[in-house]
Amino acid sequence: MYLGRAFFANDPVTVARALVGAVLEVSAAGSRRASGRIVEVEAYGGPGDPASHAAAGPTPRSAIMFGPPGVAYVYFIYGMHHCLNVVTGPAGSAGAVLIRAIEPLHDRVGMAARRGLDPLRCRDRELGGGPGRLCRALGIDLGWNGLPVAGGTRMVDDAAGRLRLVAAVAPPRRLVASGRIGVRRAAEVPWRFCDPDSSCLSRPPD
DNA sequence: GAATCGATGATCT
DNA sequence: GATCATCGATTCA
Repeated sequence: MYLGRAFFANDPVTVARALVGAVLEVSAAGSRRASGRIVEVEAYGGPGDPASHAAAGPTPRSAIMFGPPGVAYVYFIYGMHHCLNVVTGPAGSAGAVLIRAIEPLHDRVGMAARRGLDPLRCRDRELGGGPGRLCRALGIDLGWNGLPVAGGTRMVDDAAGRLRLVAAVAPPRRLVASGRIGVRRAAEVPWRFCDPDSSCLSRPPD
């Protein structure tokens, strides 16, 4: 079933844990529907979380994390990569979950094309193993920022595309929590969650 | 296989 | 002006 507003209204850690094993589905005008099984995520909190973009309170970029849950938060980093998050609750707080890795399901060929790779030669990890990689493979950029993710939302007319999440049919056999990758502050907070049995992780579990 | 490093621009101080 | 929730190429083994 498509995950709805009530689900995303949970706190970021709850949402993050439940998203491992869920399916990310992406529809963009002019291309096939692509999807992938989420195998790695990270939770980010509000002003109480020093590693979060929301740490300093609302700014033009982070304001969306303080708004209603169930929308996409996409940002541009290191001058060349995009990262996809989903804004979470609970109401009155700020939070988001970063999608860090997926295993390609539908339209693996299209994903490879957008990554500039040979679909017959490349490994799944090259397509979905990393936040920048998966955004590139799925064609997600800043134009997707703010789009609704919760199920039942209509395709907005001038939207870049549509994002939806399908609840995990079965939870992963194992779920490993560890420190978030690439952050300096609060590096010890174990808010990275992954399925250690996946071959598509951005980095091995600790 | 592991370690290192440069690319490249938005964001915030 | 420094930092950055990254990636791929390069180097050395």
